Amino acid sequence: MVAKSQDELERALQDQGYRLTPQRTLILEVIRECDDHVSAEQIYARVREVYPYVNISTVYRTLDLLAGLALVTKTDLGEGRVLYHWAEKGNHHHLICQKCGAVASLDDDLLEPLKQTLLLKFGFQANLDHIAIFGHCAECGSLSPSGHGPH
Amino acid sequence: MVAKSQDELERALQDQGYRLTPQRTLILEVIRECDDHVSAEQIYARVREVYPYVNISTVYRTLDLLAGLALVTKTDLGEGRVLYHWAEKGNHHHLICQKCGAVASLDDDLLEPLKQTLLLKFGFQANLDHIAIFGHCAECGSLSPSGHGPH
DNA sequence: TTGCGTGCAAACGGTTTGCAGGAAC
DNA sequence: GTTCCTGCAAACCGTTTGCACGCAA
Repeated sequence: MVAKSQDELERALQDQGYRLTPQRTLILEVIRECDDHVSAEQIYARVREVYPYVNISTVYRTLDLLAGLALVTKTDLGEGRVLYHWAEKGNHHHLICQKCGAVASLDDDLLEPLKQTLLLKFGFQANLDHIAIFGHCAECGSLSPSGHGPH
Repeated sequence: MVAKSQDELERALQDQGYRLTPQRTLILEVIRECDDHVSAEQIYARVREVYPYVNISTVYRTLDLLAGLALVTKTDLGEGRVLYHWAEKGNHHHLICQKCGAVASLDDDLLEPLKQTLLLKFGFQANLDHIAIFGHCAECGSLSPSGHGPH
């Protein structure tokens, strides 16, 4: 896919009947710059560095708008907040170590077999745009073979 | 695995130095009866039917305790609240339709290949006790092939 | 000039916490 | 008698909402 320029994106928004405001321009810009997944709060902070009069609710509303247009994807990693990610950067997945917190990336095609299985067996079209898999990484896994205990 | 009786469980708690209170007994009982995943709020409601003087924070504290002892598992399906499940009932997974909300169960061994792959390729011990996979079920998937639009 | 988008503030819902009193051991 | 556990109330945190104003079109 060809990465769109900021101008193109802004025009696209307008073409679909949405107004172009400085807030939207900024939020759009910030989230496109982020290589990683970011929370609404992080985007808010970044935007405010440039233009301090933006409100957090505007950030949420804009992110919802962009998600509706499939320009950003929302990911809930089950940590009590939602992360956002510029959709053009493509799908990727996470291996998250529950011990040391390390996050590794995981290629799309490793999930392909599972996706196929679900489709064949259940006719279920899995949306694996963003998946988080928790567990223990190589280092932490080898250290503690044991299981649970009182915390 | 052999299912433990209520008595055994209560003794086990005491053996580990935890006190046995009516609240804990009740919460333990309620969550064991639930075949499904339940929220703290649901457990709270059930407990209060029997003993109305229980507080929601006690429910949370007890659930945390039981989760620490690996007697219950916590599952975050990304719906803004955590679901609890009696651990002895075994692992199972969910196929959740993002359109109609239907939830289907998924057997453990369908995820086994993925688990193996992760272990071999990355040495990553995936904890797939409870996994939620979002997407479109057979019915909803066949109805709308199209994608996103402004909402 | 129209009405969409914004800032503000307040509300929300699930969850956590500090504290003092009470119950289990 | 100690210590853990509980109820209460308030705080928390991410997110949403109602409203009136202001700016993009």
